[in-house]
Amino acid sequence: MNIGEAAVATGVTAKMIRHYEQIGLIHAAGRTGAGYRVYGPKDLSTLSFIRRARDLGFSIAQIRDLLALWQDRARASGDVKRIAGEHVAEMKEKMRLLQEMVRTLEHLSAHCHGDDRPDCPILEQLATGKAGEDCC
Amino acid sequence: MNIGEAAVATGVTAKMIRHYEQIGLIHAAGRTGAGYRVYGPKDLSTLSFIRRARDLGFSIAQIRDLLALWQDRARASGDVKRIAGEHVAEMKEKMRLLQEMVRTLEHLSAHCHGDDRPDCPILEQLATGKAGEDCC
DNA sequence: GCTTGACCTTGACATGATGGGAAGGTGCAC
DNA sequence: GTGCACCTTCCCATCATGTCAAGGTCAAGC
Repeated sequence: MNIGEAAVATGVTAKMIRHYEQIGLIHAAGRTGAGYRVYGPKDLSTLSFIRRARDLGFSIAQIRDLLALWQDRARASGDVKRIAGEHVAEMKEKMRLLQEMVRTLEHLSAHCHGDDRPDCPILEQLATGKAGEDCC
Repeated sequence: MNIGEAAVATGVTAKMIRHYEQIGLIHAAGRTGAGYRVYGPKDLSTLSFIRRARDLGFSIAQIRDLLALWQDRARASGDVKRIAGEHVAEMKEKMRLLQEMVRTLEHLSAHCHGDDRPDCPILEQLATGKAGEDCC
């Protein structure tokens, strides 16, 4: 199987497959006489695993660990759960920060006329760091 | 005022001030005879404006637009509100995606023993794309 | 005057995950 | 034997920020 076919089959672009090989996330693929990379069922499984992990937001470093655990028959599921838990905590923290920014910005927007006039509490906040005087 | 003092005063690192100058986000600062950058009150206001906008998660491109509007006395507040609204929408979309990943992962984690045994629905999902058979 | 240390200058390189493109070789169908 | 789709490697770009290095400048103390 060529890299293009593997890409279609797994949903990982050919570009990224080469990249993952280069950074050592996956083993170097076999080659044809002409130098084309060749992929078998096992390789496709690994690539699909990586794509699903990426879809769940895991970083490359985390995926590296997950792959190692996956291929370790003597693994402890607690290790997997810990990695997942850390990742969930990171994502929740990101959500919290986003939520905070959204809340501030929506509050400012609510007090902005949003018409042709130049007065704007959003710019005022950015310029002075203070909310408008007539604000709740 | 030197770049270091300006950095402390505005909360923007000296490195980033130089960077913002290089990409044209701020005007090139004045220089002393020895080539040191010099900052006045107006420059500090601009840098503080940028820092607050960054704190609210605006991208450099958006800040560029906000700065232009800020310095435009004939601006329409609707333009500012539109930029803010787009940014809020982007952040909400990011939150939605994060929430989805968190939900999936928490669901899988809930069914993982997390002990010394190797069985793990998290790895199983990553490997096969399917949830366990005994799953709700 | 000379040293020292804190600060400034520019420049290059790194992050993380991915995309884009150029220049050239390969495989296959017509 | 030609054309096209695919493959190869290599380089550059993103985005905002950090780190490091080599060298210039300033002010204070001796």
